[in-house]
Amino acid sequence: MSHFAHLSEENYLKALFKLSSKQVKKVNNIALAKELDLNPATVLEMVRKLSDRKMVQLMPDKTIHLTEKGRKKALLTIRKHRLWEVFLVDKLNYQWSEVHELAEQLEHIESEDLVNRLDAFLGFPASDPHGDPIPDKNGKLTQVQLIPLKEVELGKTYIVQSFAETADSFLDYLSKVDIRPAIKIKILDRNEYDQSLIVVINKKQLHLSEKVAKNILVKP
Amino acid sequence: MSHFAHLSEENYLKALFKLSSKQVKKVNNIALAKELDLNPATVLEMVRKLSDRKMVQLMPDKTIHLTEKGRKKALLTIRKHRLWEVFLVDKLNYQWSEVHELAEQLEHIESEDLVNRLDAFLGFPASDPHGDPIPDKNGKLTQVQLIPLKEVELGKTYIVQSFAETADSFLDYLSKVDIRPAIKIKILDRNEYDQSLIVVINKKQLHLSEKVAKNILVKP
DNA sequence: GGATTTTATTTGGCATGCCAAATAAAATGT
DNA sequence: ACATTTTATTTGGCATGCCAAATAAAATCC
Ligand SMILES: [Mn+2]
Ligand SMILES: [Mn+2]
Ligand SMILES: [Mn+2]
Ligand SMILES: [Mn+2]
Repeated sequence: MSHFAHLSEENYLKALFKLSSKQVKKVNNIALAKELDLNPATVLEMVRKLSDRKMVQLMPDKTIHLTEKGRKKALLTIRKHRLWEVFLVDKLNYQWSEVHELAEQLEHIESEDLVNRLDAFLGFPASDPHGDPIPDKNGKLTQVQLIPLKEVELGKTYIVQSFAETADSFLDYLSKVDIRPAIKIKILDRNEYDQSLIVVINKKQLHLSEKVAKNILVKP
Repeated sequence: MSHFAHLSEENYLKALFKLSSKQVKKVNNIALAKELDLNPATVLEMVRKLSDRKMVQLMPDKTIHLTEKGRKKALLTIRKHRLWEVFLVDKLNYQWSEVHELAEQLEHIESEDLVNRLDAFLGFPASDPHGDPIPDKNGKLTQVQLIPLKEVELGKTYIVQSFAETADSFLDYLSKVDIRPAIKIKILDRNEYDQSLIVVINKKQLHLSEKVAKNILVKP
């Protein structure tokens, strides 16, 4: 028994919430297995347990949907994750690109009271160091309209909000060129041939490939 | 696999360190099982694993001793536990009697870097909210000489440092009569018949039974 | 020293999560 | 329609930690 029972449930629910938010493709067993980097047999077994626990619903077309209960738990886990990230950056002076893995552990600390106190201690932040919004204690998420940098208008200035990619190599790159949430970015020009962008950040001119521009999310 | 692998190892090592510090009785399988509130078969199995991992040594007389490696790991876990307790009390406004169970989870967060930063953030505290000393980052523990209140001299004043008992009912009692680490306590009289004490705390007179007095540890 | 109690150990099981390999079913392409 | 690929499912196993019950060994009592 001990502590951290049903720890992995929270990871499954988070992954399901993430996939359903994208809603690019149907969320099936394979998609979930890929997201979690686990064997499909493992995932199928666990999804059945989650179904028994009324956290997910298995649809006739084999897609996996979060129930209200599952959605709530996913959002409370995301809340914990993001608040701990704020703590690590604001109080322990971590870089915003370093905190994700640490928060993967801290998010499983069980006490809800603790995370509510943490929220107050941090001054009720609206978003985490990556620019992602923090659900409130009831699991309510206030979404802002995000635009991929790839699709912005020339000449305008935007505020970097978050990113659509979490690979370390991507985050390292962003860190190197000093792109981070809340920073201002002005769009100078677009190369129509390869869809790359010329932008200005901190008064320095920068060339961003289409692949990078696709994964940087901004708001006007 | 996932996170928190070998989580229980840290609990076993902490328990072994605690028992060996008391050194009232020999630390054998039964004693450890009692301390951890686990089945002796379970504990024997785990102790053998810890022996394989060179964390403990099984002596010919069946007592269980921490190796240097095991002692170090125990002390680093205790360090994490106590620093998180300081965090909970100093930053999240918990009562010192509420934090133990929460710290039981937080102590298993793996990053050593994190706990060192936490230490700095908290201002390198010397002891936790219960008055217990915090090991440094190398696992070095500075012990102060502790005297059970039962054994103090009449007429003198002492400083409460920590407690030799962790039962909730005991901590609740202390909380009610406002006995906590760092508070001053003056010894007025001792009843020779039942070994109870009359003391003064915060200018209020208080009667302490022998059982209570045995478990309150003070320094001059 | 023989009976009793305590401690140590073995055995078989269980729960949670994970995997690889085999098979079955469904979807897709031509 | 038929072959290929993708997805779903089954089966047998493994690792970590836990328990209850049975047995063996050691210590203690009288
Ligand atoms: Mn996680
Ligand atoms: Mn984040
Ligand atoms: Mn613990
Ligand atoms: Mn403590």
